[in-house]
Amino acid sequence: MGTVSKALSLLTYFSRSRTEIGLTEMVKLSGINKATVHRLLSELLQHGIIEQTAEKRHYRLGPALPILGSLREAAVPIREISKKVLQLISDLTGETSHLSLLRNELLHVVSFAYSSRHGTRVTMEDGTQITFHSTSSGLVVLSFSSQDFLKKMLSKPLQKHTSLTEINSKKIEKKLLSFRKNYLAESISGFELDVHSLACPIFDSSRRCIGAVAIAAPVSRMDTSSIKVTTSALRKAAVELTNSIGGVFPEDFKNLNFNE
Amino acid sequence: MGTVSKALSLLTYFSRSRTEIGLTEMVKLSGINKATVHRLLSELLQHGIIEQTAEKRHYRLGPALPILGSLREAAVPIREISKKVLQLISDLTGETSHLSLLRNELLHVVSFAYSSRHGTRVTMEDGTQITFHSTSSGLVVLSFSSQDFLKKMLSKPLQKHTSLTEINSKKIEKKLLSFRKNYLAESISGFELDVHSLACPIFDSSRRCIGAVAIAAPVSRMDTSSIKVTTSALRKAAVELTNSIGGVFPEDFKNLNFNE
DNA sequence: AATTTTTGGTTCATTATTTGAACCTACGTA
DNA sequence: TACGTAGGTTCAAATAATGAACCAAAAATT
Repeated sequence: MGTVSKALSLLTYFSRSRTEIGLTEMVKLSGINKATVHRLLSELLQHGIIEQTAEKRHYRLGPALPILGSLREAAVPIREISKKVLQLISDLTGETSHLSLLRNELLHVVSFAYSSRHGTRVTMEDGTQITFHSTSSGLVVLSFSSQDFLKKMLSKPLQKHTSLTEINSKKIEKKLLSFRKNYLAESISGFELDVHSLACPIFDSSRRCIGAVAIAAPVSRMDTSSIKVTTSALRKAAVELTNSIGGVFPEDFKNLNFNE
Repeated sequence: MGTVSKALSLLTYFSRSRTEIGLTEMVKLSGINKATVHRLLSELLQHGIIEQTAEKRHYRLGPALPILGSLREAAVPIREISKKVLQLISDLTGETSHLSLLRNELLHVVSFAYSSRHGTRVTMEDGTQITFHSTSSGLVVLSFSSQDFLKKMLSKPLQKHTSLTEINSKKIEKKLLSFRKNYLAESISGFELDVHSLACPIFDSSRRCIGAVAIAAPVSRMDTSSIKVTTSALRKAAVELTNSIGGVFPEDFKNLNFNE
């Protein structure tokens, strides 16, 4: 691993639940020597990629990131484009939709939309991390991943978020086969007891699955007819979103007939 | 310069007007050897900091940046916080306000707010780069910068954006003295003929000036009385914003009396 | 259609930077 | 006061970065 990669890998330890990391903590997390970590952090610091808190001298993500992020958005307005598509399917289905993309072996919510049809809704936040085994987005991405990646993700300890979270990797793998065949994954109460979600895959320019569009609804509202509406909306949105980010949907998709 | 810094420095060549950069072009821009640039870009590529276009294999800012940017925002919600403060002073003054921060020796708009009082307004965009010599924000930052930085910025060729842009560095330096004394810079028609702007400095935790809050209005609306209102609103906002980003306003500011 | 130029990308011996065990200093705690 | 832990530093040894020359392929030019 090159020095640059090592430095950038340090950024992956920051998350919504861990916004500040001390030097020693970072050493433990990364397994890299303290002097090295310190030097890498110093370089990132110089460029505003991270910054240091005044009190405890802990590190956190820096001011350059929102600026670079908005420059990226200006160059490739995925968020903007996807917001439109997402709003459409949220309006159509009456439920919360979201787009999530892979980054560094983790899925992140990139964009989302709400519907105002119902008084209750599944809430969402930009940048949130998504687990692979307990959400429809995660599952559909896994179903299109390499065996290596799949094994890696399923061999980690799988957290039981609810009483209904499936954590048996054999059983999960079995489900993935049909998810892949249908270009659609489902998760009922896997992450939160009251949430039922459906997801379709998103592909990049080399036909690799790099994310998912999903719709999440309260369990009680996901009946047979809304599942039908949701599924067809998601399939269309997935193709549209894949195209809009310069990706290519697999050839065979067009020839499939999903009248299950 | 360390390898990490070298890699990160490549990111500075991307801007709103140059969203894609080829390998050879990047070599020219950075003055670094081609093999090195290629390796650095490859490492950034791996982490999604940049990505490559399918057609021309050019490089552009990557999908990790908006994700990291929103994580940063979640950890230190400058944009969110500043939007409130900015909206307040925009409502009060009836004009467009914005917050800009230094990154890599460049000023960028981080957040802004409009007022709906008038039919015309100065328009703004997140991430826009701001020049030092022709805007009030740039000038106020210069007035609080080190001599080194000042010389460096003023020795570059200064673009004459309008017929009234001051490009005589001696004259600019003279003005900076009073700007610093007053914690307030002014620019009339320096960047656009019809824009009059005022700016106050923002400081970080080590009392270094890292940006500015500014109000920009059509020249015709900036009369003596609105300048008074604007100035006092900006001074308050600057202290508030400085505090909200964990910065410290210089001690002497409190003791000053600005009844000019 | 043939040729030249320019592009993105690679190779590998030389060179310079990164690395890490041990060390330092400051602060909080028992 | 003694102890543990924090962030940060040192410097010889180890390793990774570097760059001139080189490819292959796509544009541009003839």
